[in-house]
Amino acid sequence: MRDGQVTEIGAALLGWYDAQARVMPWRTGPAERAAGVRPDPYRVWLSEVMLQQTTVAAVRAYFHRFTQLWPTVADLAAAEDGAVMAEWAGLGYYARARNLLACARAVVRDHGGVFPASREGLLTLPGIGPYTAAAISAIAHDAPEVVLDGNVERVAARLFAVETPLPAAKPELYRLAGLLTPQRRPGDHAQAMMDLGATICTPRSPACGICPVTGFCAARRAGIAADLPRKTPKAAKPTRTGTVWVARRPDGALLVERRPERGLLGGMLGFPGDGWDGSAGAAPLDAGWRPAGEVRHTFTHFHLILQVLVAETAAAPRRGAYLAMPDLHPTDLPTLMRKAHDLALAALADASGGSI
DNA sequence: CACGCGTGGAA
DNA sequence: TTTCCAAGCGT
Repeated sequence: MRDGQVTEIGAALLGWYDAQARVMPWRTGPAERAAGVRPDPYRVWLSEVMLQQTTVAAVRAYFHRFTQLWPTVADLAAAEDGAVMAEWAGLGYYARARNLLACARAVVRDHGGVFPASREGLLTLPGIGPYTAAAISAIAHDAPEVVLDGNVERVAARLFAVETPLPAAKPELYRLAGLLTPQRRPGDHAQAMMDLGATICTPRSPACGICPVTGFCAARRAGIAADLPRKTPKAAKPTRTGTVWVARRPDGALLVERRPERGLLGGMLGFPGDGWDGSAGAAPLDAGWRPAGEVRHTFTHFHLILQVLVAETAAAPRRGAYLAMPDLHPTDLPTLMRKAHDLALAALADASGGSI
């Protein structure tokens, strides 16, 4: 590839980016940028963490809610753990929420409430890795960092027809993404690369016909754009089985327990269970348990079939604690537990002869 | 470096 | 129904 070609690609990309309508609330528009306005690092950070392995569509409502509840990093740092975990419920990868709080508190405690501007400084914070550190520095401060996420990996693999499978190809893709990174408007360049990957240079059936850099794309020329990037095959998911117990007290309170900080659904509320998450457990109390049905759920690395047992009881529990509204909302639960909750309450309603 | 870690939408 | 996948990080 000629030297000048890199410049041409960059220009075509920025031209395309400037013509796009921006609907995401954490972005600045062309007018703001022209006025020299940079986006709020807190909002950039929050959006980037939420967007880790998560779609824009899923993030939008959560971002709005978080910024409404906690407008600044100091507000978030002062929040209670349980409140933040409850707001994150349903978004997945709950270690992100725990690290989010730890990061906010570190920014307040160690950095005077101001996010470090440099990639290196950001990298020291919990939940901020190579991608997020580079992205925040580039987007919030227009630093010429190499921003390499899944989108950029795909765009670079295709532009340069890299046939080495991921993740082995990552160092080479980082080098190529670095070649493309300009000194002028590097932040917009990074966002342009990611947006191109998200909207045009998509994993399946890329829209090469409307791509602003299609003329420079080696994979397109070779007719293999849709086949890149190649990936090493993943292991098949096993299926696990297990049980959860949902006890309801006469006053309507449900028996729940806070899960351990580490591991699956770490730090989230859940129903006492056995045999599905690697830990063994006995029924939380003795009662006339009866089956409510089964819940099916798929995690990153296994399928789960969960038997849900219910009981109406006033007995004191051996594990967990009773919680009632307003301290327990079904939406505070991770999705697996919300499914179990819905099934259990339907079964309890049937048994009590109630009709909707 | 390989693995553990959620969820919902698309094909 | 099943598989793949989305703006990764921590260990």
